[in-house]
Amino acid sequence: MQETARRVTRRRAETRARLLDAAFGVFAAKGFGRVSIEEVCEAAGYSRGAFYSNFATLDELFFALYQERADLIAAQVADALAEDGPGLDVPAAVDRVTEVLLLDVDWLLVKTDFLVHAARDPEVARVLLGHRARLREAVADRLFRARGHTELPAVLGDTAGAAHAVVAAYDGVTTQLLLDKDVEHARSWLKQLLTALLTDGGAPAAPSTAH
Amino acid sequence: MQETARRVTRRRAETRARLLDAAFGVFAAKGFGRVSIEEVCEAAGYSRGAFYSNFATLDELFFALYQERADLIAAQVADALAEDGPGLDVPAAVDRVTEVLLLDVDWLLVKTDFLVHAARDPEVARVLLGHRARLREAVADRLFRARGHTELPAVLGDTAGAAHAVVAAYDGVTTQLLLDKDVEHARSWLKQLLTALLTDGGAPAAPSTAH
DNA sequence: TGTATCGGATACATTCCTGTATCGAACGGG
DNA sequence: CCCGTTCGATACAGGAATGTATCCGATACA
Repeated sequence: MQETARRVTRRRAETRARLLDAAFGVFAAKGFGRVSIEEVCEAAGYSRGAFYSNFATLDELFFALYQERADLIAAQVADALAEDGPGLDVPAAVDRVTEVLLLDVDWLLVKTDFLVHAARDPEVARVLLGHRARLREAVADRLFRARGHTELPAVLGDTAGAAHAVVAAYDGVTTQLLLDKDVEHARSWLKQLLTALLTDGGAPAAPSTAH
Repeated sequence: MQETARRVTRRRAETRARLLDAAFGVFAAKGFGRVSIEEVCEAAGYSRGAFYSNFATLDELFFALYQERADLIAAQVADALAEDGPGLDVPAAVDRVTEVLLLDVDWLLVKTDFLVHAARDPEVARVLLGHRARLREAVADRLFRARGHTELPAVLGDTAGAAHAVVAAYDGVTTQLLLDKDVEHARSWLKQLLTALLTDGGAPAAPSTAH
């Protein structure tokens, strides 16, 4: 990629970061498809020269933006999963993970934009699938460590299957959240769903969530 | 809307339908955000004059397109739910519904485009939420009719809560399907998920779905 | 069949955005 | 402290898409 090793890197990194931050805001507000390069630059306080010096195309910026934030979230999730001792207490882990995953609606907006983007570009889709796979593995590991303490319903298969279900529940709740923008409701609903999926039926009934 | 009652309506309806059909194809292929009015017209075999004679903006067309197809799908789902007798056999209904919902990846692509569109326009979001609510109610009715034959896990609350869970599972599986484009896998996975959600744990384990 | 209206095509002006080329200023190394 | 390099701003040309205004052929109705 880089023919000659960069000499100056401080200012460059700064503007790159500013551009990415600004792009996040603009993408969240208007949607990737309706954003022009100029808008991003204006929001960041730069001219288009700065953009073209750092990225070749808006797709490239979007890709970098997604990767940056997704890695960040992944790390937070990993933390939330690792926080307590080696074994038990799946419900508490569920709570913490739910908190992290449904923190920022703007991020969910951008993430979904990226999903529809990836759905039409196999190259991008591969990366997104990779991210999701890593997330699933983290969850599966956690569930595996909790085996014996908490029994999983047999329908889901092994811990990998259960992790798959967790991610699907997350995605499903996200969809609803994008429409009603009710984060609190989404959180409690996700917890409820995960409880239903990960336990063998026994938990106490939660209040109806008619909406 | 219409100041004077339309006199000519045959040709008009025809071109309108052709435009909508063409738009569906183009949207599915390139994504709503990257499609121009011209492209739609070209695909439909019309000029832009025809477009502006039928729609004010591309958003309006998209809206009409979504509504048309969503109503169609809703009817199919209703059929699939009503197909057997008054009571029992939830698994069979699950199979039929799964078949209908995950029939056409192109539709899922367009539908997701519409989701991100609605997520930024409260007016549109309201309509989409309405569609989803109706779908949920149909499912809830069906589950209600099957009560006594099939016990639902208590964690989900009443049948409305269970219907909510069904839709969430559908959305979650859709997300994955958009990335890996594996319809068969998505179908079996959705069935598995719904089984896990709607039964009280007892069903036989399915093979692991590592992917 | 005649005719008034409608539907769609064409042409045009305009706006917006992109990409490149060039320039001046900031920066880091010597 | 000076100089070569790099970063970002500015200016420019080209292209693309939009919306409108106008025109002609098609259609429904008497």
